[in-house]
Amino acid sequence: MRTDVHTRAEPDPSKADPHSTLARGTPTDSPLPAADIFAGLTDPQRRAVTYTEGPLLVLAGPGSGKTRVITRRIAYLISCGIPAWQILALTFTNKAAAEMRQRVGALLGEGAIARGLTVSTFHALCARLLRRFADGADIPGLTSSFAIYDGADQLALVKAVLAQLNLSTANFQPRSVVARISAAKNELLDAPAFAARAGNFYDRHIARVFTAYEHALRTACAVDFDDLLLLTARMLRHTAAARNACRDRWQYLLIDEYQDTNHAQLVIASLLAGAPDGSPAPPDGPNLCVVGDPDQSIYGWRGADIGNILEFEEQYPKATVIPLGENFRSGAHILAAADALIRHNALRKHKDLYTSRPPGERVEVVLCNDEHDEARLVLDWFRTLQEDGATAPGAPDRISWKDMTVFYRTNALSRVIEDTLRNAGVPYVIARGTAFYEREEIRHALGYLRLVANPADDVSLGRIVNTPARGIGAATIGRVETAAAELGVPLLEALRRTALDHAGGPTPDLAVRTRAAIARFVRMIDGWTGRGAFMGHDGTGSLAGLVERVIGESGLEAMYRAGKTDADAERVENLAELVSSAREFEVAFDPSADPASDGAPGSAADPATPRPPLAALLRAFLEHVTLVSDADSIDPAQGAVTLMTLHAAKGLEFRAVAMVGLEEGLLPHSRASESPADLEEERRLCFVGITRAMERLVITTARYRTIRGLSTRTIPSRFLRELPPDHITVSDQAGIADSEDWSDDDRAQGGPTRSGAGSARESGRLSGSGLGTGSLVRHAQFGVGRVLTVTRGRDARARILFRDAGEKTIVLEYAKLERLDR
DNA sequence: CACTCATTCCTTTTT
DNA sequence: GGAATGAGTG
Repeated sequence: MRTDVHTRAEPDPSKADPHSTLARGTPTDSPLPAADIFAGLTDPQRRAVTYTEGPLLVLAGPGSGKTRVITRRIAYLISCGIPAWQILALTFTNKAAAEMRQRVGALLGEGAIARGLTVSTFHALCARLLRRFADGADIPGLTSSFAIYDGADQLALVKAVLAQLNLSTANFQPRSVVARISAAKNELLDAPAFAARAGNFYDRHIARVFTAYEHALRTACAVDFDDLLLLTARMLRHTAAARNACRDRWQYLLIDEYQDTNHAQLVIASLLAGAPDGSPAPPDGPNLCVVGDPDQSIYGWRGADIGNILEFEEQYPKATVIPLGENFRSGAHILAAADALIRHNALRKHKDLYTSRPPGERVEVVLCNDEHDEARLVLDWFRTLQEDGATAPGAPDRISWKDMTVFYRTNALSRVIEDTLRNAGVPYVIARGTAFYEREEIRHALGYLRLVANPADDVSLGRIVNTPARGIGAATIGRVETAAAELGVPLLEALRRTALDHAGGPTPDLAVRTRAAIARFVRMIDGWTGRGAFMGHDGTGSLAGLVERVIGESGLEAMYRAGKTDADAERVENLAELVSSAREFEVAFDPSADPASDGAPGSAADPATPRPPLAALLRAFLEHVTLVSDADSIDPAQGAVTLMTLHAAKGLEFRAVAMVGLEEGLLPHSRASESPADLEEERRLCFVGITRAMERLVITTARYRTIRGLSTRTIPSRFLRELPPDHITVSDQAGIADSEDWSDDDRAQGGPTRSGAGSARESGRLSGSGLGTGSLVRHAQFGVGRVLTVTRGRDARARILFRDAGEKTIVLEYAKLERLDR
């Protein structure tokens, strides 16, 4: 045991005895005996739980009991007498945070939560800290009522900025501009810093956009996702009050999925831990425990730096490293397949994966003809598991729907699987937590609410000002926008001046009728906000009531009610659903659980905490809906098969897993197979998928796949060839082995032997499917025609003489050409 | 100004 | 195959 010379609390295993801790807390929240905390732990797990002082890196392989270690560790700290409010655990998804909170609660009783344990996502924590300290942090344009812009808002704003700067979206694709800005912010480069480094022509223009984009954000009193991290890092660095408050409170830091942290997150973690600049870290290093697995780093494209975890020992020379390699999740065949695959990564520190579990079933690799066959195969496989069981005859052990899952690389692949499951009556859910809040009607309703919460929010105003149509069209808004920019005021303010001033104020050339429409709009918004005096009364109304009022009085609900289609009826229901979700939020909202509230022992969980004003409640609700993620919606209690992307699968486990679409261009994805590093990340993604499976795993590849409406010949993924023959079985559903080129080594399992001759040549002309001069084709619009000439390469075109429509040039990639002479 | 239909363009993963 | 923009009409 180390001796602790600092002023922090000293955990001591001897205090794990409940009798000695009784004096510290009330009898009801007395920690459980140490014996329970350690129950069933292996030696390395136990070491990770009890090594509480100083930096610790836990290298947790898949299925190694990581979550268990983290939750027991928190419980152990508390049982040692560390006040719960001094502990901060950071995760990447709300789901992970909720699960952790719940499991600690189950270990300790709910008292621990009430006493202020902080379990949060990075982004949510940053949002809370910024709100708490923004007003004193001297960030220009930022007050604590800021809005958070999500990806869609970000894109909309960049488009507006591009238009304003007269830059063509052909040369500056909004998406890639967003990506550049985002990448810069993840490296903690703000617009001036980026501009200073912009060397070439293109980057100098990006810098202009970046600058204007930042200006627009601050004018709207808004931050984007990346700002949450960047501004927090900057605030912790430069604002002593914020930094000290955090350091005083959180003595024990725990970070999950550390391999997925980016530079900004690394800096935030370091500043919270007390390492760099200023206040001294303890000589042996801070009480910072990071947990992760470099082999499961899959967010490099989002700025995650795998170096953060690989270099942890360099950053903290006194760090202790505890590897957890034993796998308690997967059958031995499955684990062996995963291990063999990941060994193909060269840029990697090897870690032994081992299990004492029985071999279980082999991994099944199935070659299908197309995506429909693939979906049917998965369906049949699921049905068999559900009816007959997973294991060999004699040990019937049915697998229920909720224990099955389908993983795919891109969301587009889910459609065919969905259709097939739906038609077969198999219950399924898609892990799309954000889908609800991305629906048009919900975004509109939230647009109104966001404007109410933050009258400077020009992006939200632009979204809703003429929805439903109220006679304030694009031309009008364009003029008011110009006026607003000249006056340097938010759009809503410019509209108000236009409406109030009978001479037309800033926009004298607007029609009287238009001005009246604007006046009605401004009055409506003011009716909800009470012009500063929130809600027009004492500011303590109900959130659900406000939401209801807004969707009613705005005419949004009436607009959809007037529609006759089923889709319109659904939208009305969704609006009602939004009201209930606001009500649920309102009921569950606990201001004392806010990590930015004072963590001091006295104030935490004070039952006398007054009900928060409606404005604060509204902002918290909007923050909540903005920061939900796809993975958050995964609810195993649903009794349904779960469909999700491989990225959403991280951290989960299922008894039966189907991974589809193992094809070149898809996994590894074509956009990610350029550099070796990208390719290795794709392999890790595949590794993550495989290691989610406990008992059964099927991996499929389709010979033909419809991409953008065009049936395309595919090449099986190189990852399939990297799986060890001894641990897989290959079957050829489609009877297509003869023309196969997917493997040229002999498979042990009677996988069809095949000659590779000819296939490579064929796959070389992918885009034309062998189309040549003289081929007879049918086009969706032009009808039947004969090919005159074909060009090759990317965006290959064909000159075609159509029987009815005459001669046309067709881009093969996009046209839906049907081959008639085969 | 609002709505409908046609054309164009694009496609990874997400806090 | 689908989203997003654009042209044309009421």
